[in-house]
Amino acid sequence: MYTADELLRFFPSFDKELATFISSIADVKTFEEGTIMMKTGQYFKASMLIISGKVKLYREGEDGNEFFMYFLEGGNACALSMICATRNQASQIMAVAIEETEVVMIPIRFMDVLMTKYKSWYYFVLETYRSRFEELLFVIDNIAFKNMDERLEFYLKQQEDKFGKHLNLTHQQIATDLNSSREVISRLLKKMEKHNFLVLHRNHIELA
Amino acid sequence: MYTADELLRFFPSFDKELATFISSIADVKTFEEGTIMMKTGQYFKASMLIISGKVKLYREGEDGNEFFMYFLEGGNACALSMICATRNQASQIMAVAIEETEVVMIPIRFMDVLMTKYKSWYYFVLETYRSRFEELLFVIDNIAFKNMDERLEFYLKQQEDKFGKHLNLTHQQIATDLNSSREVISRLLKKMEKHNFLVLHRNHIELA
DNA sequence: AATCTTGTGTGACGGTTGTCACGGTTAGAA
DNA sequence: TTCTAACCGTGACAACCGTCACACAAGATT
Repeated sequence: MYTADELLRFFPSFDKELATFISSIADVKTFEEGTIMMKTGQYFKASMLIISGKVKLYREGEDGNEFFMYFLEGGNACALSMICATRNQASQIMAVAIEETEVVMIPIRFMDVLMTKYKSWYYFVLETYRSRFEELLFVIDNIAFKNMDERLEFYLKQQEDKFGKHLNLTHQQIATDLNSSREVISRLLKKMEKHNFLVLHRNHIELA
Repeated sequence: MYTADELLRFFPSFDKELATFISSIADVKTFEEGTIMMKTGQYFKASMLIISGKVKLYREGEDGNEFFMYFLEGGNACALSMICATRNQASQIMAVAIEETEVVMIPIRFMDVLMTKYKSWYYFVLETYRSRFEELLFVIDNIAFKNMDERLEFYLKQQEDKFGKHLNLTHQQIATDLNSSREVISRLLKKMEKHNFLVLHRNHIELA
């Protein structure tokens, strides 16, 4: 487990006693690249704080579709795990580690103590919820008001923020994330290439 | 202002001292039917608890489109107002009173005291956020995975839950809520009428 | 080198939805 | 009553997107 000081570097909004407490009760768990960290319908046994790595959060449709919503990375926490854990509710989303990801696991039996005794925990939870909520609103903007080409553009920008200008993605992966089809994405990407927004390679997109 | 006991009837999860405190510091405000209670971009001056009436929450698109997300009614609170108020952030959604709506306004300067001193307030905030979050997920399901006819069906069910089988809605209002067009909604409604799911009248839909 | 697997490019087609045009109907105002 | 504004019905058409079919290319495997 990390020391209180190390935790504070990852989560600067924690106060000292909170970090010390968490350090004393939590475990660290590592998820390999590609692991499903949380399935839809699964129950939380712990609240998760992400130390390093990257996680993709999906909403699953009834017929096995997936729809990408947002990323989590170091310093973030899974909003749902913090509240659903307390109320013993099932997860409504799927989380996949897309890099090796290190996570601090706080067993749910400590949630109540954390909430009531540590003010900075409580603010952290609120802020986490607020920012995820905001991200969901942007997701809604995209699918409610925008066409595929604009959504694709937004998607590529998101990826660029996290990974830079060289994206190791296949057209099929993008199509899945946007709940579209490979052909549509291929066509739109080709159009964007013609407009010099990017260069296409096999398994790889180079943003201009 | 309401007495502590009255507040407790509307918000049974509050504990006695919390209700007493709120009763001593908050104001009641009434919004007429049709009033915009909160505009996108406006800053919160108070956190709002809804006593009675019904409120519709919209997301606004760049080009003036609206998109209906969910209802609030008596016993609910505006999730955004509770957290954005604390952090002095602008609202990201629009709220419209669709009936005369009575609201308890808690000035933001009390947010911190409420959070730290009253445990039941803090749980109430979390639960409010959690349930709004969940509703947003359902919204995403609808627009990401479903066609207009299924979305319309879901929309009518939502309305039925709040208003019963007689809905005073024009096709244009529905189209606006779903960010579609009047003609499309008219066609789909007509089809549903043929399948005996409902009966159409002017300004009024009768669900079977 | 031959084969296989996976990823990409592209035309054709159809379904859904948005838009335009226009006519009819209802309720209320003049 | 007559007029007007709002609401509703419907056909025609186009844009967007999902699907099918198939060809080709780049690596990996044998």
